[in-house]
Amino acid sequence: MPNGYNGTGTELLARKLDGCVRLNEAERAAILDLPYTVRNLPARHDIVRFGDQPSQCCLVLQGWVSRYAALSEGERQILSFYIAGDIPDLQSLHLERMDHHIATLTASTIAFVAHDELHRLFRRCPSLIGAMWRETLIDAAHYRERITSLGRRQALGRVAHLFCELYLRQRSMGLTSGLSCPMAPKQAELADALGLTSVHLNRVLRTLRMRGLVTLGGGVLTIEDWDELAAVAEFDPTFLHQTGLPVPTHETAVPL
Amino acid sequence: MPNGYNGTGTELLARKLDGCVRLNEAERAAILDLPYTVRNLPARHDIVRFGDQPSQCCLVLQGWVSRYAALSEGERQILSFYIAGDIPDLQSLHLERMDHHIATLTASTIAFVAHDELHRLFRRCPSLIGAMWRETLIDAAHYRERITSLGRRQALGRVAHLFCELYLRQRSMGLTSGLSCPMAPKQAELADALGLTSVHLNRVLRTLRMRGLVTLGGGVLTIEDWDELAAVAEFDPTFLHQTGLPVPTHETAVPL
DNA sequence: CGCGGCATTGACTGGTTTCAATTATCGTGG
DNA sequence: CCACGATAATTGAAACCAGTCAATGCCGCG
Repeated sequence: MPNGYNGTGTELLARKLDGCVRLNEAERAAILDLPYTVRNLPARHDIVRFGDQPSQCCLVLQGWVSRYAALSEGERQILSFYIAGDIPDLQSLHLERMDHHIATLTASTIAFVAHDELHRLFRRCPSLIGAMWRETLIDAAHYRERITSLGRRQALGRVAHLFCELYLRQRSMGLTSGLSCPMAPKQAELADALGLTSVHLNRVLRTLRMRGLVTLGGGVLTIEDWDELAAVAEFDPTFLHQTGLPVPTHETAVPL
Repeated sequence: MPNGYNGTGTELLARKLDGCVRLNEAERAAILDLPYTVRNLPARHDIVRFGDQPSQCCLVLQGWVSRYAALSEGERQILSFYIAGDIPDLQSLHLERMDHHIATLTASTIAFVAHDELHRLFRRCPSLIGAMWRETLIDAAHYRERITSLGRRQALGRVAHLFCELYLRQRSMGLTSGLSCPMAPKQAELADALGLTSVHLNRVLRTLRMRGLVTLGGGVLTIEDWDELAAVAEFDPTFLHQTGLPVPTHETAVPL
């Protein structure tokens, strides 16, 4: 299973943005020039907290990161998961105050880029604003799909849908291997993202396993039957706004 | 109850953007110069549909608009409500293909601005990009809060939370009157937004009424006890990213 | 007056939570 | 190599919140 990323942070960023908006040489160079700092953070470490007024954005180089809201009584709702190439708090560029938390799920490598540097980049290459803006819009598209899941699907469909999403997102970053991919979140964390209890999620996983749709264990998700899984999830990949890549089949899902 | 908006579309847009980013005269003039067309649309009319590739954005001048996802079997999930001053599909500026629908809830007046014109505006006044980008980020913040509601609050809290949100959003546009505000969505539509059935929503409304928190009827929501309502909702207005306005009390909630 | 849309209520069902207990799994140190 | 503790996964039984189905009431309107 591919894991980790060996290039520099700006290379990863350039690769990510290149995925949707074709970069020219000047843009690519400007991105590669961005100054940034890298930190290795342990698991379950808050990167940004509710109420903070960040002066930098973070880019996930390696590991899993979650965005979550904390409610009273220690409950939490995980709003989204982020993997290598994602920029969880781009929004802090224009929203002063954090209304939620961002934390590592696993030990992770995070690159930090100052807002000032990004604004400078935007002045040099105004066309990159659109690319970044687009990233935040895709984030919002993921939120919308989660709302639909929580509002109108029951547990089985919710879990199936999240698995489809996380598999395809990792696939587009070359992190999958056949129909398997890393799945770092524990059952309790998946439950917190899906609006379920870990007890019930566990039962749903058993159902999915017994029906021959997916197996989850040891931090690895394996999709046994994509078509059935997608059917249970009523999954339509449109909301991912990924360019090109076809939906996986046994032929297409082999390592890239 | 204030209802409707009498100025021009661009005036409303300028007023909206002025709320967060102070506009200078050039910016204001550029906005007021934007060419746009106005359409009066009947209730329950799709403005943009799943799969469309819009070449214009729409601005709500008057009425209620909803964003929704359609599932199989005629089910739908309403993702968000929009009122005067909101720009529901700003996202289409950078996401080619619609992954959901936008439709009027009530008879509405909608202004349409071509993407090209917005891009021209951005070239003239690059500082306005941030203001618009920010609008989409606030939209995303609303989504996040909805996810939290659907995932971790039960019906009573969900309903209370939505009422708090819609009241404050309308208040910031001067559409409230004391602790009352328009509430155009029918019970079935509120239920579709909250992941409930209309039957259960109806029971929740009765509970809220009997507890003396809110009354809903005739398209008007009246908040009887803000503090208690906010407590039931665990409402924290941070996510609205509104500037200035204090949370209402019996003193502050009088007509502006 | 009768019709259609919307709100309301009752009885019953069922998906999910809650509480509690048991069983893997894994890293660590003796 | 095994004992140990901590974390995570799994299972059972009972309670409950919300959904489903079905019927009634309300009200404006042609």
